[in-house]
Amino acid sequence: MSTPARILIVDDDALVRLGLSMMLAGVEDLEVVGEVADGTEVFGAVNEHRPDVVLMDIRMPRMDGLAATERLRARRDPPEVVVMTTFDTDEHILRAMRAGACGFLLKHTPPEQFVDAIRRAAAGEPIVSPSVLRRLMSYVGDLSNAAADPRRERARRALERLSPNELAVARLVGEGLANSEIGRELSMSVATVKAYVSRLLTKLELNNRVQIALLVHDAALEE
Amino acid sequence: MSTPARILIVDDDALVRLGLSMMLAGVEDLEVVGEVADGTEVFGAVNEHRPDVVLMDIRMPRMDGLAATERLRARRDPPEVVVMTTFDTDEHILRAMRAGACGFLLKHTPPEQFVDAIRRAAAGEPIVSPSVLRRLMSYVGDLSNAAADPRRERARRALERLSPNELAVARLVGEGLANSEIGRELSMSVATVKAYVSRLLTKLELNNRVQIALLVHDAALEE
DNA sequence: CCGCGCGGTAGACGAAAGTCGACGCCCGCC
DNA sequence: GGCGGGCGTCGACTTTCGTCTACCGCGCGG
Repeated sequence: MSTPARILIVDDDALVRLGLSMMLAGVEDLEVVGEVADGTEVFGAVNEHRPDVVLMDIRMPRMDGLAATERLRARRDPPEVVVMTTFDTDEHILRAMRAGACGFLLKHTPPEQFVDAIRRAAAGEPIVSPSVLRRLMSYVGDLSNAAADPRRERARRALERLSPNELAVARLVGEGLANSEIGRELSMSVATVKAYVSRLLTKLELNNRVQIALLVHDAALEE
Repeated sequence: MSTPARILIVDDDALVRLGLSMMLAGVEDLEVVGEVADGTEVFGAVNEHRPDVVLMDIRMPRMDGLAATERLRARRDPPEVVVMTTFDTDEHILRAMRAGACGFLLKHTPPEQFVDAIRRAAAGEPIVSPSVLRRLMSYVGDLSNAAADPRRERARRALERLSPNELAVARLVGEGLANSEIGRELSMSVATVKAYVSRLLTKLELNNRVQIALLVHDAALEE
């Protein structure tokens, strides 16, 4: 990068702001272009200084960093936002991701890594501290187990063996509709709906419509 | 770190193995202690060379990298495993995380970052390439939305207003049990179970037991 | 103290759900 | 051509569900 990356520091603690600018002052390809103490001041400062990266504290008076991040990222051509905090609770991390932050750093990260991370952020890379990444990974690991849920797989395969009409009925049973409602919805007599339900029970080896509903939901066929 | 980190390379492509060792040869704190071409050879090589980090290709004949990783991580005192691949499909990333890999690198990552990542892995840090991290973050972002699912919240609050007995009945309805089965399970007459179900329908403002089942499942009260 | 609401129990009874055949249809297969 | 099998349709019959009503005990506020 030819011109240094422009940094805006947002933190209610003057000491932290000072420490941060000191830390970044000695880095040639990073330039601190502004400091503000409050989420509400961010927007004006961004307009004025056009930073590439905003270093955002989470815990601030008036408007917290997450809300500010969200509003910032909603703009056209938003700066990258790196959220900083002292403690890495799952809550914080998740909400920061959702708010659109490109990174999440712990304040006690060693200066060298800290600077490096900001540099990467300026280049558009996503960044997180190692401890955060570890959480992220185990989180995803857990969830991917859920995604590959064998129950869901079995449910899917079972439902794939149904005719379109049978599937339609199964879906509506899964919505909690009564036979009469299903009949109205699909333009068939109650007797026919019952016959479908009955055949579904046989085919899927289930005992009652509740289990059909549960199966349909396990298969996640809502879309 | 005083002694260099010991690296084992696992890749079926001799060219890749060569490239990798060349790349790492010039790095003073990393030492390639072995190379193997197949997942089945990994275990012997690990016993022999005691590497700190295993660089593992995913796509290999005989035993793929994911399976090998899983078995490796199941040992006592396992080496760190960094999974390498050419394409970063979600499938691969997720499965690698689950298999216990501490990192996931794309082969076309710039050498400098590649070396740095391996160094970090040796120090026990989790590592992923930027593009993978981006996916991970958006993935988690999506999922955290799901976790905060308003449906689930409403479902929870609704179920919290129930007495223990009512909840027990609701749960069993949620399992797809018939009234007679619920009665047997909770030692009450079918008539009583019906009365409970009926009261549940009133309290929860629902029309039939299927909807109770769906509500219970939305609240994720399985545990 | 007494009425009242609420949780737990249960029987009676009408209304759904589910079963069993039955019939027609279309398609593939001797 | 005939025959079986899957699908869609339905009515009659049985079983289960859900409502209504009723009674008891308990705790709480007038």
